[in-house]
Amino acid sequence: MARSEQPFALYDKIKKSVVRDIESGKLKPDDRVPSETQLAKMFNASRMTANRALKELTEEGRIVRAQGVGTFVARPKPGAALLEIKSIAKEIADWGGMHSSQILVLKEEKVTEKIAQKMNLKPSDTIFHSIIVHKDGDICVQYSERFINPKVAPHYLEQDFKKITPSDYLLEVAPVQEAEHIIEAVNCNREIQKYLKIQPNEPCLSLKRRTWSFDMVATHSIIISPGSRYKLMGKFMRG
Amino acid sequence: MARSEQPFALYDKIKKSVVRDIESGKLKPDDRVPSETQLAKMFNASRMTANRALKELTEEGRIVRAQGVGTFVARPKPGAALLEIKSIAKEIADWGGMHSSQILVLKEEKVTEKIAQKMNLKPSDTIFHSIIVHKDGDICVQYSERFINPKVAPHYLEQDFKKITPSDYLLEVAPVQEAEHIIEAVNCNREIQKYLKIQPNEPCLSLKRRTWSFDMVATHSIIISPGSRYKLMGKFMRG
DNA sequence: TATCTATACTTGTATAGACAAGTAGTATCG
DNA sequence: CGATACTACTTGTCTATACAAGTATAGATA
Repeated sequence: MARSEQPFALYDKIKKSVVRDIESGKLKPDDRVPSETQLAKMFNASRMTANRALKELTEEGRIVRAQGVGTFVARPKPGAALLEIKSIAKEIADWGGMHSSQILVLKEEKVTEKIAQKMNLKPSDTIFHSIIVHKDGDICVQYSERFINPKVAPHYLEQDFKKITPSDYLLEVAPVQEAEHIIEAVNCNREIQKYLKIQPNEPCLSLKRRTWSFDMVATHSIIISPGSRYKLMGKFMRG
Repeated sequence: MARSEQPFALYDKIKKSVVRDIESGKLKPDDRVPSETQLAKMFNASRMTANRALKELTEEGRIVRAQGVGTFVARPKPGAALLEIKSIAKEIADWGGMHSSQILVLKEEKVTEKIAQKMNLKPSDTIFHSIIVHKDGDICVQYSERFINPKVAPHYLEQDFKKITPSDYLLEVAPVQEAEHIIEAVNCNREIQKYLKIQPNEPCLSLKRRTWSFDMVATHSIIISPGSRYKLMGKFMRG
């Protein structure tokens, strides 16, 4: 039987065939993909080879598999890359926390109407509000503002944020179940300009997050200073 | 021999053992990891099982493998999130390509000194230069400028970019081996303002990429229009 | 009718063996 | 001494088989 003739791998042919069927519309979201056994027959391959193909497609997020049930075309994700923003967001947040920081606001207050709407609260409710400016030496790196539903983290205001970063603390007490991220370039208002010590019209990177934890919402807005030292950059190697 | 007793999988035990050795410092970056055959013996497993463990660790970026040579501990990456920017970059690039586009520049030209330095070329060399503005209906979504070493993709200028996106074409002819990404907020120059039909001082998201392919460099600069429809946003679910 | 059971499917894990293909070092030959 | 061939080792792919474990359905049973 066909052994390793290798230009190119059989498992890759199976993968590409399935992807082709998905992209051509022949297989639509939630449609059943041929089983390992069927694919193996179709391509004159062993089940292990079909298994490898489907396993990799699962990792790539194109299909979904359930033991005992079958393999199905994955529903298109709301921006595949967005999953990955999550960890970038965490990295940005953590990076701010690693340096010295100055706490500007750390108190409980009445919600404004705007905030109430965004966070699904009544106007009579109160929220925790924190503003922290993270510095790297004399340079202000980021401006970080949070609004947190007290029910999510009742002891948020009592924490010592020199010992634990806010994001680590919140992750600990309230697992994030759902999140929304917006990355954009902004001109920030005069107050933030003052805190970050930047000129008007200096464009800043803004990362806004809304996270859900058991139907309770928390918002986090990070404004990152311009300047070369704060660019998000790096290298990577591949095969 | 041990069959599927399954709490928990053997391949996972091998993975965790290797990770433990890396994290404890027993195995340092560039150190040799036991071969598949050795691991198989150590864990009373078959070579295929050890192979699966090492293959997954490769995908997770913890080890590096070379056919005929061996398996080695990967050097710590400069910012784990940066790997992930890669795919965001691709998503942004692809997303532009899905809509109608207007090609402004598509030609071979002499390199400027600045470019020559960045791309490791001599001032007498020529490069391919392309500027494409991607539109979504009447609205300009992104301004995409590339400088490509002709040796990387000799037929770049002859492509029909209505049939294949530039990034897909380049990926096909030249595998990216190394890349550098910079995401930042910028004010763009008057020319780009004109093409994107935006006001001065409207902050834009800039994504700059330098990619290496067999020591040859290509650069790609993407300027993303401001405006709510072009924000990078989304939701995700987690177990 | 409601519930259990057999069975026929699925995916998940694992094995033992095979050949292909790349690399590094050693031995040999001119 | 230098080029070549050989060998021992590595990873990459593939097969054929096996059993475990989850699910759905049809048929038998209470």
